[in-house]
Amino acid sequence: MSPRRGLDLKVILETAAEIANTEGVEAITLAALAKKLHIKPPSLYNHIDGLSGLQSKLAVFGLEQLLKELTKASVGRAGDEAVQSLAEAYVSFARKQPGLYQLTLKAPKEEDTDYHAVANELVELLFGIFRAYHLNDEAAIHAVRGIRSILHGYTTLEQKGGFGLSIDLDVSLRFMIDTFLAGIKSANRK
Amino acid sequence: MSPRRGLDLKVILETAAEIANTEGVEAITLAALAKKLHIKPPSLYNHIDGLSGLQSKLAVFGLEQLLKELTKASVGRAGDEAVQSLAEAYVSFARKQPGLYQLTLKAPKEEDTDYHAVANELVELLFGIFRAYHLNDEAAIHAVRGIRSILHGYTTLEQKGGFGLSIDLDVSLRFMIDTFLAGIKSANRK
DNA sequence: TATAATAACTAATGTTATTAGTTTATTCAA
DNA sequence: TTGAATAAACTAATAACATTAGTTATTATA
Repeated sequence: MSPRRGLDLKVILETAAEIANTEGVEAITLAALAKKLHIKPPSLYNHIDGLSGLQSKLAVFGLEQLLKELTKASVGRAGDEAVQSLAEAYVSFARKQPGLYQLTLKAPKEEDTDYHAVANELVELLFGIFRAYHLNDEAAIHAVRGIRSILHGYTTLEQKGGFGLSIDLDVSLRFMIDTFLAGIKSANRK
Repeated sequence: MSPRRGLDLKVILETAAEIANTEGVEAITLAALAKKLHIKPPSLYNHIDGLSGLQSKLAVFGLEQLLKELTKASVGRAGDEAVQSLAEAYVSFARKQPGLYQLTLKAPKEEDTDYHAVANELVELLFGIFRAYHLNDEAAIHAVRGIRSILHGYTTLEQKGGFGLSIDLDVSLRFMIDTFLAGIKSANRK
């Protein structure tokens, strides 16, 4: 145990995520974070490497939580059902934690190995699910890229209010996943 | 003509877009912009309503350019060919103007009628293209939402380096559009 | 109990956005 | 041709913020 136990990194990240979720990503400042933690801004430098270091850590923190939710949603399921369940969990996470979700794509630097480790796990999860469709290696890569694009694109547009109000959003998501999977299966038959 | 002609708003927006494209969206500051324009930061307030006002104007500015490119790419084409051509133009725009593309989704406020006017035109363009698939009204909405999600999601992930390097990106985009359209057609036959 | 390590602190600096008030240039009417 | 009106530039000042340097306080362990 270290001398002079202070703040826990986890508490810092949770507090920052709370700010992001309630006030928006741009509201994350060291000043606001320090105030919430009842310390002075410079003290944060004992735990994080400035604002950009905090953002990097938040990206990993968020990605880990997302991965956990997606894993939970897909275990015990296969094929279309697994994909739909994962998609549902994906948007559910983004709705509950909009700020943290946005942070999961914030400035992933080349050298941030922590980030890429989790990101790879997420991609591997998707590959596993798509194994049920018996695609060749390259097709599987395209399929995984496709589903990631749909999920992220849909999520962002929903968050930004990019879709009109009238027609049910969940139905749209289900439709686009269904359609994409139908396309994969129809190509498979050729 | 106004007394004391100064800077043109178009020049301001072009200069800001250049900063965004070359140094990143977060590099857009009134200080940096003023320096590039050889004026002092407060003078910018004669033309724009602060930093957030600038961002709003840039969102419209970028969306207009994107719409123009997409329109150009889809005239004289129909069906799958029109969609693929539009998709190509979309990512091409985002690659040439990464910063400006990101700005097209920056903080679209409810009351920003300029923004929503252009955004609606873009959606109408897509509806027009999907008319060739003879979908009912609701299915058309889902389809347009789907293609928008794919395009934005793909673009963002490509920009952030979210896809690994090995497999060709353009092929992936073509694959996901193809697959989505195949899904639409297979559902149509039922 | 003393030392070393660590986390908090204060003080200071530089960057930025923004507001208020002033000066300057230019169009247009007298 | 001149002068008033207008609008765009300016200077000066303030507040919020990130960040660094250096100091103080606390606590595990030797």
